[in-house]
Amino acid sequence: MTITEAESRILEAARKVFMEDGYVGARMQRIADVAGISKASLHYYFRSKEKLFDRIFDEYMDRIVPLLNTWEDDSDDWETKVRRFVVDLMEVFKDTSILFLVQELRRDPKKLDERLAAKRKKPNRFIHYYERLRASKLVRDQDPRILALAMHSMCAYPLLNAPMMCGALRMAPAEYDTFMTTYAREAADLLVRMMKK
Amino acid sequence: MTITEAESRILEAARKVFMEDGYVGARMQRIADVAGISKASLHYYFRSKEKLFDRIFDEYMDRIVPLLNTWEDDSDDWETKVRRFVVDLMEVFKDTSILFLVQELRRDPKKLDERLAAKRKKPNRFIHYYERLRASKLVRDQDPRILALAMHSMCAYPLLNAPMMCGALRMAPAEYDTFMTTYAREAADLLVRMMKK
DNA sequence: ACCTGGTTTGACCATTTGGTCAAACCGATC
DNA sequence: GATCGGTTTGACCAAATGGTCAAACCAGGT
Repeated sequence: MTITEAESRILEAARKVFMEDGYVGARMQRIADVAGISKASLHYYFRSKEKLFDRIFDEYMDRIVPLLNTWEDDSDDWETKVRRFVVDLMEVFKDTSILFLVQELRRDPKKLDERLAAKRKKPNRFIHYYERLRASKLVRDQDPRILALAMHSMCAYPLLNAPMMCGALRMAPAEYDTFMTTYAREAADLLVRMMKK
Repeated sequence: MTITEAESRILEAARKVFMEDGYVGARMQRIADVAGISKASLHYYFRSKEKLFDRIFDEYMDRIVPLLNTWEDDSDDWETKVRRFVVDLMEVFKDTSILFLVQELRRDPKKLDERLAAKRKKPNRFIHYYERLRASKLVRDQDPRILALAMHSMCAYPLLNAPMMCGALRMAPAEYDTFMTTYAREAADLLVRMMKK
């Protein structure tokens, strides 16, 4: 079934409101207002707040999951892969804060389990990839789990906690925003340097 | 004025509930239940939810702010400072997730501004410290803002988004928890390596 | 025993919020 | 223009929630 114009307006509004206020803080009335329809209409299209939220949540996961497959194929060398991963992931986090996901995960930890059950059975792709590089003596000999944590942290946190870091670095929000582009490149450099022999 | 036994029981309960559910999700009734008193009594001691929350929020800030002064004195060499900062900061985040702070900051951005207004006027201590080291040619020649972001990210994020990273690394929560000790040490190593010439 | 001050609480209130429903609306088909 | 399916909405509801208050409680002092 296709998405009607009304539906897509609702989804756009829901995206905005849920991202801003989180699941608990979001109000159905405000979503309706932003979408320019009545609350009753909102419920006509999406039966409940939970259902509507799940739709947005899934959309978001669908943007992130493919990025985790960066480490599957054998195109490009590992340095290029790392740099692309960092830039792409930060691109997603830039217009859709991961805070949204962290919050929801705390509210209902099962949500992720269900959605990634299949994925969870296989080993972590990055770790597997790094182990292979390590066996071929192409990278530094160290625990890839640490690197994975460092990589994800450096991508997510500066955007997740932008208000605080922005203040800590004594920058104006706009300035911080443009600085993030430089940061993405430099962070990728640092990560590559961590892995290089 | 001293803190009565009832008051400290309330504060303990509030700490727990606010940390678990955030400001919006927390319920006064539940705080009362956890503290083992009636909701009316709760309001007798702390007039409003906001007031009670502010008390907890301030407590938390008071634990973090001193750590930011690590870079002030000239005791110890910079490597030791970095290692201590990482371990200490992660220690705080371990029993008191910073998610709490990030959420609140989004709800009311002014809260931090007021509280750190004095601090914000001076330059960032770490950046200042690194510039000095750089001038003395003791460390690598690079933008300290990038390093500051990397350092904070690597400390905060693995604990902030523990459920997800725990799953990503295919670890059980308990296992992840003990792994954090190793991580803290290794993360500090990586950061030192980033700064070393 | 009686008072007095702080403490505790059940009952209650106003407001907010997710959700429902019957009635109105509207374009297309006959 | 009557009918019909899908759409839209104002009015309404039940539950939850932060907060209030008068009455009860309970030590310590007289």
